Amino acid sequence: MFEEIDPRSPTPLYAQIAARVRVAIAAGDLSTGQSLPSVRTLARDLRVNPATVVQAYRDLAADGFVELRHGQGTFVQEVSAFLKDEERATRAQQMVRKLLEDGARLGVGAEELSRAFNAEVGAEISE
Amino acid sequence: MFEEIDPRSPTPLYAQIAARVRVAIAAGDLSTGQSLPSVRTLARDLRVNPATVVQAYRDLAADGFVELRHGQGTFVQEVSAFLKDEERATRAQQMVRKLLEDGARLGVGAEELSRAFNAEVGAEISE
DNA sequence: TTTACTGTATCGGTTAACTGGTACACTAGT
DNA sequence: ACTAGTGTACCAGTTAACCGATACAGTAAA
Repeated sequence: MFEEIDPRSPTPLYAQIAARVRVAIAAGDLSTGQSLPSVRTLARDLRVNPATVVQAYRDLAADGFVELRHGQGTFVQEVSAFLKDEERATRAQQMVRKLLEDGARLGVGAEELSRAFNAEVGAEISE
Repeated sequence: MFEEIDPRSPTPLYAQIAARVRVAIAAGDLSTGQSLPSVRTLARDLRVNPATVVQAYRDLAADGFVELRHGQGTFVQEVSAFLKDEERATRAQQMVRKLLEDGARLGVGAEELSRAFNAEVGAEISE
């Protein structure tokens, strides 16, 4: 499950690890309440420093995917249920900013994105 | 036009400069064939090193927004050749759909995204 | 309490990104 | 040619990200 990790990749090791866990959760390979490998165990398996695994886990915790319990382990969170309003708002802001940023990079302006957004959302909400 | 640039921002100076030019082109403030400020001129205006401006311009050139001509200057490229209107609309739709998809996967609903979107767009226009 | 696990905290070394300084090379007009 | 503008190329200092090593601290069961 955590086999393919590339030290030479431009994306940091901790980001690669965190991404693995995210897709595992999304795919259902990891369900709510289930414990993840300990930082040392996973570090040994991946030939990586424990601190690197910690950084990955903290990233996941910041996004609300997992919870780190001192002395017990790291456990998968109920994603949508445990998210607080503030966190969701913050994440929405981050996602939208990235959207606008990517759009600007490709020459797609805010107006076009706004039209597309309203078209998509309007279709879903009006139903 | 290139006034507001923040050295303390986590986003690099060259990225900020490139972003300014992108939005200027998207907004029509810069039209095809028009010349941009020279690297030294803009560097002096922004209190920045010429190499930083060069990096921004090279980024834009890599994306097809501008063309650097040795000894002559930097000029805005034909935008429509880069992305036609239809393509931009399609692109916008794809990006928005991906946004909604990612949001749903992370537990962020369309309403929250809509609020964040309007907030961001409103903030950018005032800028 | 002891033991064996768990996450936490902090320090260093390495690396790459970022930015500035400076010299080089091309172009157009004089 | 010369000059004054342009972009180009290269090197150095600073900063921050990244990652490893190691010691600290909480938890649970024997």
